[in-house]
Amino acid sequence: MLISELAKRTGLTIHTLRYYENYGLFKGTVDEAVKTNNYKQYDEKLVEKIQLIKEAKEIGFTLSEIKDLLDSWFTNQLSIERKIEVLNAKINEIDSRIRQLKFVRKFLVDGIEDVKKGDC
Amino acid sequence: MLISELAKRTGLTIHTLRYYENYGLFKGTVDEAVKTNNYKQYDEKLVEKIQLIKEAKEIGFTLSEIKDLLDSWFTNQLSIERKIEVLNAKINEIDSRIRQLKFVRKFLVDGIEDVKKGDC
DNA sequence: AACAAGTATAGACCATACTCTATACTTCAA
DNA sequence: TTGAAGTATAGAGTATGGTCTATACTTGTT
Repeated sequence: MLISELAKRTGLTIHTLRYYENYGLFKGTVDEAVKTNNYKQYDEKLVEKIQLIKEAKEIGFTLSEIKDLLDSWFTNQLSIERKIEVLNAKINEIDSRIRQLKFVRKFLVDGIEDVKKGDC
Repeated sequence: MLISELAKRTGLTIHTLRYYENYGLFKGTVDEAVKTNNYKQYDEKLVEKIQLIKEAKEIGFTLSEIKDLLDSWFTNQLSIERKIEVLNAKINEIDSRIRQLKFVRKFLVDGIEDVKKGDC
């Protein structure tokens, strides 16, 4: 598919997609058979990959972190040990974020109690 | 305490603290008795408040969201119902973030399995 | 008195992650 | 074939959240 289709499928703007592509989060392919243009083709599987990028962004990962993750996932540049290392590091980060979220959640729940009691 | 002490206690720089104060996250008080300067005094309780700001930031809340939260917490400008509404909205956001984190976590755990199996 | 260190304000500068504009070429439908 | 719409590249502009510099005044020590 071309970029406008990818934009429709992912809910991102063409601008944002191009920004991500330049950033190195993914790569379209130029069909060598077509000599008249250099329109890029994007793979069906990319839609899912971009959904993951969106999720990762929403939970607070930076583009740089996401790039590291995708690289350790989809490329063959890293050893198996190194890939597992990167993934485990992110899992630990996620666990610690979940703990922080629960901490603040408790704070908010207590806050509601205080408000109800008129303590604040 | 003065600002440098507050910086020490919170682990934030003086610059960042001033930025937050200007942003409206908290307010120091100028001692009216002292006429020679306008040094601001910061309350002991502020240390805890700033720890909360730091936690909230780390889990991905913007300064604007944090300001809204602190306002509904510490001011008397809002009705009890409205305060509870704001707090509940944030709790829902946190719950949804925890769900997202768990989703991405699962993805990473599966990713490790794939890497181990040599699937990618 | 003198000088380092602390405080305040204002404004410049920076990185991240977009977002938009300009320009130029290509495609496709009428 | 012509004009609207799509694509590509480059680069400018924007918002957020700092970070740093300049300037000026105050305090505390010697």
